[in-house]
Amino acid sequence: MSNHGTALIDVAAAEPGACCAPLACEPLSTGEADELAPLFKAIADPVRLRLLSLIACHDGGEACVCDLTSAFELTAPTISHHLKVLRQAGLIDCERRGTWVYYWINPTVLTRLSALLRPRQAFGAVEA
Amino acid sequence: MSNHGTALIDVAAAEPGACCAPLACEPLSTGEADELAPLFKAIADPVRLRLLSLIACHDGGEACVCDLTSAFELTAPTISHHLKVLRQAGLIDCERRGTWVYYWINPTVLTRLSALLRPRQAFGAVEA
DNA sequence: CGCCTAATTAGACATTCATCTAATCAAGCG
DNA sequence: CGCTTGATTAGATGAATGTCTAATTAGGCG
Repeated sequence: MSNHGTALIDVAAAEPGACCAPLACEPLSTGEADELAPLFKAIADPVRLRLLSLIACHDGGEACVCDLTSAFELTAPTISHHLKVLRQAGLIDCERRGTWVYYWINPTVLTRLSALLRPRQAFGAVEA
Repeated sequence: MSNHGTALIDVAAAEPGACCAPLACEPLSTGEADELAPLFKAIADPVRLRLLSLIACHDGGEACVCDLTSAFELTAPTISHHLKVLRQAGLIDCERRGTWVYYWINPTVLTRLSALLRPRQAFGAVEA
């Protein structure tokens, strides 16, 4: 299950010290922007934001699709679609175990996006 | 100029201790997700990501529209449209000074988004 | 005033996207 | 095997979005 998807971007590996290259340090290249925009697009939806949060907060760090679906007033195919978007962006991964499919967060990508948005002055309290 | 726009969301003021409520701590409410998604949608575009970065990196922390427009192979109205999206999301603000209009970053909103995406384990090195 | 440049607004158009229903795939169980 | 439940895929549809051209607003200058 975790390998049937199209892993579009290997963003996590691209920037090992992602904390050192925020948006405000040097202008983003066209290539970087083209690579990052789809990741933000993947989380730029209220349903997907909640899915991400539900998965991240769930016991054991993973959640079953049936648990996720029941948290929304949307059909199962719609939830499945949103999970696919998140998975293709590399934000989550999944595995089938018997009847159920479980999803968990890939923290590396989230960390990279978080670091990108952090303003420069946030580094102020380094020696505190 | 900074007041002719529609200030849709006052996100910055909503969550003073935004650093303490990342996505992975407790499930996002529907309301929070509906409020946050438009902010991510605003930055989920390669042109707007580069605009944000160009503004943030520019000398003095602000940039003229003409400087920004010349960095893209897009028409002025298109750049103006993207700037408006960013401004309505509260990510940037602007002021007209004579002939030119200058834009700068509102770091509060970016900081909030950054904190939201930070995974829990990023807090590990607190006492270092 | 009249003209020029900077920037935004208005409106059109093609593309992308979120959602649904219907159909299909996967696994367990009688 | 046939049925049931969980999950995804396929395809359709209405709404949102990015881009452009044309028109408009705003300010400076001869």
